[in-house]
Amino acid sequence: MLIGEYTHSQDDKKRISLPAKFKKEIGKKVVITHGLDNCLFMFGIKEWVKISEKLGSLSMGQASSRGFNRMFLGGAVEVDVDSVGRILIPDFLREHAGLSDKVGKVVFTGVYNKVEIWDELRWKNYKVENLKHVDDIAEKLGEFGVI
Amino acid sequence: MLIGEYTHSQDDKKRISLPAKFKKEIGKKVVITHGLDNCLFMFGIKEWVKISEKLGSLSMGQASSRGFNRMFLGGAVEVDVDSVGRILIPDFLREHAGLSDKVGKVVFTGVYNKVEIWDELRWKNYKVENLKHVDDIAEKLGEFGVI
DNA sequence: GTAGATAAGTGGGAAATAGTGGTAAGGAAC
DNA sequence: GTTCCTTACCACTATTTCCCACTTATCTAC
Repeated sequence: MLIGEYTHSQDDKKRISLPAKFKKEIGKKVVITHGLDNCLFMFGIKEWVKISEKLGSLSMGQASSRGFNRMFLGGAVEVDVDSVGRILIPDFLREHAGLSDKVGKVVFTGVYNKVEIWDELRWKNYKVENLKHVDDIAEKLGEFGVI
Repeated sequence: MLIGEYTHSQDDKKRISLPAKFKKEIGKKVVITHGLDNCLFMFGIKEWVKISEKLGSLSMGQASSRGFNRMFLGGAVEVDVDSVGRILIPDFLREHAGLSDKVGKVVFTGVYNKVEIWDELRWKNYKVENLKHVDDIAEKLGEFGVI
């Protein structure tokens, strides 16, 4: 299971190290695509196949599913992990996530079967906003038998 | 069942011993994640798997589910217990719980199926506040036929 | 009550690994 | 042919992890 939060820096060649905890599970080849809330989603190949098959089988009748698939499938790239566990994210995806062109910090968040990639600043802001809904969160925790 | 309150110190390498009473029951691998009221939740692996499977099945379509999973799953880490029963809590979780960067005291509280981890000072304050409402709580418990 | 023994908690050092930076080689474009 | 960009490889450093040792506390037997 992919869980946890890790911050890594992007060097001047735009290379970003994957968190060690994710390297083994996610494999040597990953798929990165547009995520929701201005982040990127990263999947291991196996997970990606499952998900893309589901999406591919969606009826294309509705404009909204077409739009979603264009973003989610059309915006996806297969990326190789280099020998020391770094990835190189294409510019159009980096732009979507607001990753700086220069040296900067990137946050990886494991969410069960995928990893989300965030610009550090956006992540911090999102977290603050998110925590304002603590009551909803508590309610959900109750539903799941956590508290 | 995990019950009782124990105070332990965190050394300069940020290692914290688990209370002996919890070690056997909770096992060699635990999961720690964001809790409510600025504490952390710690689960044994078996308990965690139950919970996370439910959470993983949540759709990512709704913003609230995404937010919840980002906090609860993204905020979770699998932590190994070392040979003498200590754990190492990642910085982002330590920050959430207000655990000092330096040597300090940490409180473990067993609450049925999980252990809560508190900064000692926050725990004391919370306890004081909480005791003020004990009468109300007792009344509620009475309603439910507990006491 | 005291002494010994066992377990628990704390501390430090060495080895392994992760993260980052740089260099060189291979291609593509001009 | 030259230059620029990309990719792969190599090397260093800081951090993490693992292991061992010491101190403190608890329990038991005498």
